[in-house]
Amino acid sequence: MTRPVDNLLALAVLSYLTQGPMHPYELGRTLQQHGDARSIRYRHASLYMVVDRLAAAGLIVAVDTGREGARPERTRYALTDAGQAELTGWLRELLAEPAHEYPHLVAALAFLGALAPEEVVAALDRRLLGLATVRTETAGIVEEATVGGVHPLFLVEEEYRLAMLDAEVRFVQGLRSRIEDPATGWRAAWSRTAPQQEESPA
Amino acid sequence: MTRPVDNLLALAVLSYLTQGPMHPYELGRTLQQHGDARSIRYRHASLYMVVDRLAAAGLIVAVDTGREGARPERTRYALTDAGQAELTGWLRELLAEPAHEYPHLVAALAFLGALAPEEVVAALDRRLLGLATVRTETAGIVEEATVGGVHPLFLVEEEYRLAMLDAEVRFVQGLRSRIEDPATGWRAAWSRTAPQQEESPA
DNA sequence: GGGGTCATGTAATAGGTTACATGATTCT
DNA sequence: AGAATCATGTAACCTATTACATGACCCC
Repeated sequence: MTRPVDNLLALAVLSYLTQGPMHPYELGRTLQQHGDARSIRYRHASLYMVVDRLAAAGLIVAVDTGREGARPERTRYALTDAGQAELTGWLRELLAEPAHEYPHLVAALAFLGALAPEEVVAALDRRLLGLATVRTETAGIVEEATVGGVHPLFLVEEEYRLAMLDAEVRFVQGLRSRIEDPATGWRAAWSRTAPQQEESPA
Repeated sequence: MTRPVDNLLALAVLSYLTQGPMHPYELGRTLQQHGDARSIRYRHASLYMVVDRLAAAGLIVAVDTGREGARPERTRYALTDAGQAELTGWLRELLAEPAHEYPHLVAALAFLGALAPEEVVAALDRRLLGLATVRTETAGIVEEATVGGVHPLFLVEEEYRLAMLDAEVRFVQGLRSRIEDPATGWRAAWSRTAPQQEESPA
């Protein structure tokens, strides 16, 4: 990916600017209120960095330095044609090409053997509780927005999250039972791995 | 997470060192050969950085500077008790606590409206092809290892990936048909969003 | 009208990646 | 023996995050 600015915050900026010029702070507020900070890692200072880089790359331009009331100057930025093209091209790529990613859980699963099986089962049980909580919260967000008249088009990310959460729950349950079932020989495999040190649970 | 070294590469290092002291290059090779680079982002230089930080934090210690043959000196590191505790505690946390993550697809879904519906459908179709390819590759890795006598305990990460891939495929198919089905009113919602510019497909 | 909080931006630092460097091994 | 490649490490650079700074607004 040879994008001039590869931070996904830039995608949000480009997208918002299709609606007209904005200044950075406004972009940040929109991101929060719109709930997009759930989809894109947002740090206040990163936004200014990203905006600067987008401007340097010619994807956005400063249009005016509107001074409203006694507020300090705020530079407003507008989308350029190149910026518009970048936005649609980038979106198409993100949708069309599956990316290899590195979720935390995958790393943990790769090194399961360093924990005793009982510990793994206990941890997975805790995870199932946590997953249930997250699922409830996410479903609540969708529900509330839907009641408020938001069209599902603007909730697809949350629907995706729900689908992934459900799949993860099923996987974890399956893993849990495979570990506990003596017929699968998991315990035996475990005993052939490193000698287990026992630590007091966190 | 207030871990002294929060890069997941460190988890791999700690895990490998439970088997005995190693020098950095050996750690890197193990990571590659063992296939763990599929689970943890691995960059040659990052390994040295991580090893230094682990040593500074007292989680590992340099044990000797074995000079073998004419090779340059290689510092070997061993796990300390603190390192062992860090490993198990970290693993338990990773397993037990679902992390909020930011996959690329979620960001794209959040801004679907900036693309015309036909473009989205076309991109999703391409993704389905790509997902099928990745699935085949992953299943192949699992199959080959299993035939080679590897116990499923050491393939859990890949099984997890497969589960997530399948769930994503189902989600994408569902999304695709919801967009195309005129009864869902998605087209109408789309027309109320930004004016669509058309760009030549990437 | 002064203390607290929000709005808005900048600077300092830390984390990680690319690119470079150097000696050993192998191949012909 | 010279070229190419592998082994191993370092350094320079870039990105992103945390921490700091400054003015406006709000509330008794």
